[in-house]
Amino acid sequence: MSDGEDDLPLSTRARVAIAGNESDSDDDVPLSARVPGATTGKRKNMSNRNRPAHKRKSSDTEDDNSSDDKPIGSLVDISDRKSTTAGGSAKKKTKRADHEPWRAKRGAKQMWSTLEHNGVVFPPPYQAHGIPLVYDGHDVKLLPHEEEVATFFAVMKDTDYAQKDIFVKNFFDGFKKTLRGGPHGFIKDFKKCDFTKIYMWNLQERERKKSVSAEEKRKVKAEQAAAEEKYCWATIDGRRERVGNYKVEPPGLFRGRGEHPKMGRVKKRIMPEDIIINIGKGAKVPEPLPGHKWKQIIHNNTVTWLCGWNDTINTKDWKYVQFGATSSIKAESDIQKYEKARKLKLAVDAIRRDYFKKMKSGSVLEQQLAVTTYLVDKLALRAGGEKDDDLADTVGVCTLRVGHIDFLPPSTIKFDFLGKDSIRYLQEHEVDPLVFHAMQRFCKGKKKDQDIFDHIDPTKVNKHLQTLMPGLTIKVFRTYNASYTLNKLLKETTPAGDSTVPMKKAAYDAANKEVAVLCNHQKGVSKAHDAQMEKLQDKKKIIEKEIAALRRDKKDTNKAKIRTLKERLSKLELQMKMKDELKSVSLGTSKINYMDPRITIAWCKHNDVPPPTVYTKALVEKFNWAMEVEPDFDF
DNA sequence: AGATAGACTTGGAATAATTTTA
DNA sequence: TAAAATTATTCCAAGTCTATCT
Repeated sequence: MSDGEDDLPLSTRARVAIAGNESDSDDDVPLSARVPGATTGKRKNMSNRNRPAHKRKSSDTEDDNSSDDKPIGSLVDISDRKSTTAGGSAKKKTKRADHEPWRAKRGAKQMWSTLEHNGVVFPPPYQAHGIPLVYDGHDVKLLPHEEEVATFFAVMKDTDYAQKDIFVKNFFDGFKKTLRGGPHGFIKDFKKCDFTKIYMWNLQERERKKSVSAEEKRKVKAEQAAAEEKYCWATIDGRRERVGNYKVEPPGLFRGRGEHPKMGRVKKRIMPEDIIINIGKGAKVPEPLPGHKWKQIIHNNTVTWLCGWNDTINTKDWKYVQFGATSSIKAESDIQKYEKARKLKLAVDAIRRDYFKKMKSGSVLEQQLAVTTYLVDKLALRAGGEKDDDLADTVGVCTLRVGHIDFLPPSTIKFDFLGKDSIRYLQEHEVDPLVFHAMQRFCKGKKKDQDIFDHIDPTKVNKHLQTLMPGLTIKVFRTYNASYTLNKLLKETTPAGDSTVPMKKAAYDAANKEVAVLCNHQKGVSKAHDAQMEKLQDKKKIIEKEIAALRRDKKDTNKAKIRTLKERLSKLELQMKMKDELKSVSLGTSKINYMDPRITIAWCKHNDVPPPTVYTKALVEKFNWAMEVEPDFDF
């Protein structure tokens, strides 16, 4: 940790448009692409994305919207669904007809003995507004379920999504499917569609909602809260605890991140027939919507979710209703997470010795294990699992390709790739010469689109890590790194005891920022940022002028005035500096997920800073389990 | 041995609420 | 006191990783 590499990187955020990649936007994966074993064998010798299509890993579920002729928004019939998946794809035979998670895994740990809850809240049914779509110059009044889809799109006119070809194409395919067979099937040309009337209606509607009196707003909100109250809670082993996402996701257009090939697809409305209820035996089963039935009722006490349904976009994914962040079940796993990271702190020296040894003398496989472990340790990179090609092309350490790095002799490596959520990782790091040369060897003779670490994957790295420390996986290094860094920085940089709470808070935020940069947690620069900075700049100039003026007529009485102005000036300058430095850094993610709250709370106690200074109300509740920590807690 | 279903954590954007500023 | 700026919360997408299947 002593290396000075942390201050090199100037991480820059950019949503990189991957030019020329829209070509493969067709969503029906040709059957011929599903060559059995296509991804086996030497699969990692070539990068996934740039591997010829027939060799790519690809989804083998009979996919989504495109193969489903039902009008969107219609009720999904489960018997039909089952048969589609089970019979539809010639080679997905077996009993596991549909992916249905009702069976407990064999040795799985029991998570509860009794579980009661009230199911989910459904979004309100669609209410037609009757505003027409203009097609080829003529008003077309759509049927409600058609209008619903048109409105999804119309209201997004101002977003970046609506400017993307893939998004528009996917939406329009879905829209046409909705219209197919109905009275408006003649709508086939996107260029002839004018959604402006619906768009304008929506603007008005927003205005109207805004102009409702505060009193009225409060009333409506309170009523809704009262109606939802019972869904917010579940009882597990007799404890009443908060539920997290008890609301069913409403239908809409899928908003994938980065260059997601499915962005703009219509997300269908989820009905009770889609939802599996997981609940204690003998507990009262919640009522589905009137006239509807749940897909299934199960009693699996080896998992902690309450309700679940298949995602309609990525059809093999599941959505779950889980307990909330303040629940004991989440607190317990949070504690385990940080305790594991603390164990890593004790084991890390041996791990470092091990990877340097393997880099020098091991087989290529061992060398790759060693180098990836080094990168995970020093740079806190993510694992990087193999991805289907119907997802955005993002990578982690195991999926890094030759084109993602540059060698800057003597021993600096420049990384430039898209990580989770298509956030760009652009950093230069000086690495150990052994690492530098090993990576040069791995890249030698390979093309830009080939994997650097062609002998390994996250499973293998994790297996290896577990030989060094029980339970150790790649992601633990991120937790460890983040918490370790916060712990260290707070010790070094917290101002002396007599300084003010805001000064201490500034030191905390600065440490938090270092952690965020380490983890590459970014946010989009606010659209108004530049204008805001200019405004502050103007303010600064005004103060400077005032000071200059006061100086010119040298009255004694001016001295005090100048002093206060100077104070204001330096405060403003600091504010400007922070604002600019943090414009693209997101502090929240590390606070919520990576930095052991006991470090923060101990620091608060030690420095007489009330926890709400650094934690929001929600975080104080989430980290309730850490509140009793000793003031001298050391990570 | 490799693929992947399943379940859980992590992540930025969007939206809502609150505070500050003009 | 309204608009602007800031901060908090909600939303749901996108990762990780294990157990199970083939």
